[in-house]
Amino acid sequence: MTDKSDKNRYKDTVLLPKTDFPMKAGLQQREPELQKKWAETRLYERIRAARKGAPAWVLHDGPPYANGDAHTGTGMNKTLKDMVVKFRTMQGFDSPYVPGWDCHGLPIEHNVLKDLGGKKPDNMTSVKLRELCLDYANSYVDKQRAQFKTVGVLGRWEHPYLTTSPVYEANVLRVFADLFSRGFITRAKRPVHWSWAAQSALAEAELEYEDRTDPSVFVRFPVSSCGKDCKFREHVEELDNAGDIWDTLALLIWTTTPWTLPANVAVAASTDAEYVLVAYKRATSERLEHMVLAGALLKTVSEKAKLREVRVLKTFLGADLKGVGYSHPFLETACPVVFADYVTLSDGTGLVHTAPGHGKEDFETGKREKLPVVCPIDEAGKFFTGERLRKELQLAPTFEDSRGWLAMLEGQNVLKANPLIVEKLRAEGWLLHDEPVHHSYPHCWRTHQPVIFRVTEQWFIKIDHVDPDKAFNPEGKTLRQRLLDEIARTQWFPAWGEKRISAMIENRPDWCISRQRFWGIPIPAFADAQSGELCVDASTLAHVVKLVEQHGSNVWYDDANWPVEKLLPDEVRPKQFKGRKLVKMNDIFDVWFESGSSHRSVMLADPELADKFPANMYLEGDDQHRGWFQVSLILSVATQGKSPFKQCLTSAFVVDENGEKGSKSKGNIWAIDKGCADLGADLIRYYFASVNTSEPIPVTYSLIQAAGEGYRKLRNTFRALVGNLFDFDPVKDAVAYDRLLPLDRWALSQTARVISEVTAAWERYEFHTAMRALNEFANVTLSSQYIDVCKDRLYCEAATSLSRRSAQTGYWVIADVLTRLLTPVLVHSVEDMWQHLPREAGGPESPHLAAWPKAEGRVDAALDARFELFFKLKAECDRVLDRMRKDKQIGKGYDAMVALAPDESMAKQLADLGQATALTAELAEVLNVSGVAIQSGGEGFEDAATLKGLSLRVDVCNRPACARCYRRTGNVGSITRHATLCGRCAEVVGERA
RNA sequence: GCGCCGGUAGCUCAGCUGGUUAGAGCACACGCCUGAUAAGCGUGAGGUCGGCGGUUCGAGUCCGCCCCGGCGCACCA
Repeated sequence: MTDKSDKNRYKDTVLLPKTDFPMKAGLQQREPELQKKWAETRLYERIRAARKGAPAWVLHDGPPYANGDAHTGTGMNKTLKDMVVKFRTMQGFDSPYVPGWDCHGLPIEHNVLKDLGGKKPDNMTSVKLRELCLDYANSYVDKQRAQFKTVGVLGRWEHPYLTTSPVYEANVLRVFADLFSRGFITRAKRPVHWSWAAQSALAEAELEYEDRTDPSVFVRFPVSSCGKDCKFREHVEELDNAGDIWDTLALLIWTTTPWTLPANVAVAASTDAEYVLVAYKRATSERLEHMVLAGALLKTVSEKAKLREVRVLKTFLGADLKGVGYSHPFLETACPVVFADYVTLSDGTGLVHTAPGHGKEDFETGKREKLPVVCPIDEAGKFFTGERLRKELQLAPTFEDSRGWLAMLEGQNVLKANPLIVEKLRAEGWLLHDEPVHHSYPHCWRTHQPVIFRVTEQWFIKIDHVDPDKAFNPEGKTLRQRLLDEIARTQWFPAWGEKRISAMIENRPDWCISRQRFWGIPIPAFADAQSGELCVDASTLAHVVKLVEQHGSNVWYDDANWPVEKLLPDEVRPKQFKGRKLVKMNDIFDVWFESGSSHRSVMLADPELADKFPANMYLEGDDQHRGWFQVSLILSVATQGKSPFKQCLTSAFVVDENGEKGSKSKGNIWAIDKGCADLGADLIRYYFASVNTSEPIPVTYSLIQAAGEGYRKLRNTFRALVGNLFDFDPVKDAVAYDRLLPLDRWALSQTARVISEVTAAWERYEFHTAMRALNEFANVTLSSQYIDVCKDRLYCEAATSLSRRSAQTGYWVIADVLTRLLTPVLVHSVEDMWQHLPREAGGPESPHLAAWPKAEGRVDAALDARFELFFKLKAECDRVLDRMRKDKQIGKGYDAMVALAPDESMAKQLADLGQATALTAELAEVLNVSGVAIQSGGEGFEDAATLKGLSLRVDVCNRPACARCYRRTGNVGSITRHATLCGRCAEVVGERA
């Protein structure tokens, strides 16, 4: 009988792996099928039911904006949330996931208006416009919902929260009412960031700094008066040609916003800085002129303006300028020099153009110095016209626009006015120098147009207000301090988030919560039609809240059905307003106020969540430190007395392969459902779980495809495990832990270590650390070590032998653990893995209903050390074997045998690990060779490279190979019936062949 | 300008409180197996650990300065 025919003869007696679990996942096809099944079998609801009564763990969803596609960034965010929820669910918590959408706001209104030709048609009612906006928002809710589902995110998709629902709106108003009654709300005239393009005030979080180029101008403001006791007067009078000096004397100011010059009402100087009175000639003129500026800046200015014959006539302190007045260079109004501590000598001239209508600091200075507030700019960023402009500029009645300044400015957009003003200043000789300056400047986050500062009357939340309610605020702290206290009590992941948001809270100004748009929740305030007096109190607010809860916020805009008299009948009005004609005020809430109220509208109002406030976690991109986290914190601490979340997890932004932020216009961002269709949701999820999300995350098809290697390795490792369980029924065949072979117990010990490591990483939300551990486990511990060594036992030992059942028990436990540890990430693949896993009857039908594995005290340090040594030996042996393979001496490991020569210490170490015969047999198995002998060394031995006290020799094994197991054990043919088999195989085969 | 984070093999990253010859995966090269097979196993090459200086018996690890990248704050007039 030839070897070949023997091979055929015994082939069927070898227990080769067998499984239907496909090597190729076919995710693109399989995932939609599974999602359909989840929906049909109501998997989410079943999970909820299974956890009913368990301790709650709530991740409260931050609402994405209902506009555009769900792209990689939002997709990643939802994936991370889903992973956390599934992890907590498997840990046994009741972890509902209620998704929501942010449906109001400018971007939606903007897009709707765009379709209407850029602005609301005159014949269209506000109600109609709002209807269009609602339709628009709802259509994107539907679209994004479908997109998020393709990523495999489970949740209460059929009942999400929407910021447009009447209940949500009413609770936003309740937050406002609470703030109002606690004294946090004020309506005041202050300078705010104003987007003229969006025609609305903007909050800090709605600004983006972008680079732009502006004109930097140095302008002469002619000195026109000087008080009697003015020191500066004395300085000038001491000079010879005082008369000439007065005639040509100016204060030199600097600005990069020439359009604010018409609103100039003062020049601010520093009291302590040194100023100089200078004589000079301009580059192109022989006329001698005089000016005042900070001494430290004279050199720079002279050089820039190319001044000639510059002479310092006098040096004095800024304080000496007290009492100096100037005439506005083109409005001819009389203005003073004032002092401010923010005047620095780093740029400009040390004399600061001050326009309280257009700057925060200027406004404060103006308030202190009782300066007029001039703001001649309308909502659209254009100069007022006609009488309104003259009035706002507070011009003298006698002022005649003979030089044409007003005519030039009227109706002009501020940015377009810049060059006009510069040119006219130049033409009239006021301009000493100009040059373009590149700087970053705040822009409107939606329109990307530069914003301006504009004084308007707005609603604010006072961040430094002290809530007098002792129950809430026993120590009488400011809201700002209470926010900082709550931040310190919250767990931040990564930890630096705490510093970041603390710094923001420490520095932030009061929050301007009013916007002048249509698409939002109205600020429910009334005013007397005649006097403008505000009509708001607890009673009016409560009344409107009720109406909004019943009918939605459209009641505010539906003048036909809800005239003021009906909206606010006399019985709910404060006494002094009964019977008076009132008007509804037109402001709406900043959308951040809405989303920031979700703790109230959702966590405290949704029947499923109401008893679970505060949420365990908020999880968003790290830009939300200044966005949702901050506004949620402010509103919750002010009205509930505590933070709405216990943990706050952030991820960095999605970028492309060049590290650039994703944006639709760049085309480096794609809809998440398309990615899932092309690549597979599990692969995308695997990628998100594998990267460090605390640093910018590159997301491209090629990177995700490259991550497929890791995914496939996990999949194939699992496949190898279950392939060997085709005849294994855990109920009947599982071997008790104590009877398992050492290698199998070692594998379980390693598994227990991985469970601990992975669990710890998940508890820190370091998903990539967990995935790394799992990959290494699959690649090294399982694939290269455990599975490789177990092959002979599983394929060749008798089917029901202890040694084979022992290995199968190990495989079964590990396959089960692997599936569970991967469940939060590979939500689809694990369903198929679960189906191929032998399971006890009556257990969970889906891994999503299963429990997170526990390490269960199976770590065995002695076994770990034993096999660590064995595998080191294997590495030594492999090195030699490889050399012999390259020399064509051997092929497989069974063609060789190994002789080990330990020194005294190593010999003792080995002796401790087992009796010689058993030990060498075990080593032969681990090393995958035909035999191992322990000798005293001699010719042909070489020292091990990484093990001290050991030398080894590998020899070609010439003994015949067993036709069935390929091993050259030396007892082939010992049983006549099976002349080509080794003793073990002959016994196993017995009468069967 | 201030602050935070990062700079380790071609790529993606591990390297805890300083301690033998700096690790893993991918990719690459070479080889084995053909009984995990559009798989599996092995071996190998590849690193002045951003630069300079310091502390120390010893520094990828601690300190200082500098360079590069990212982010945040502020850039005001």
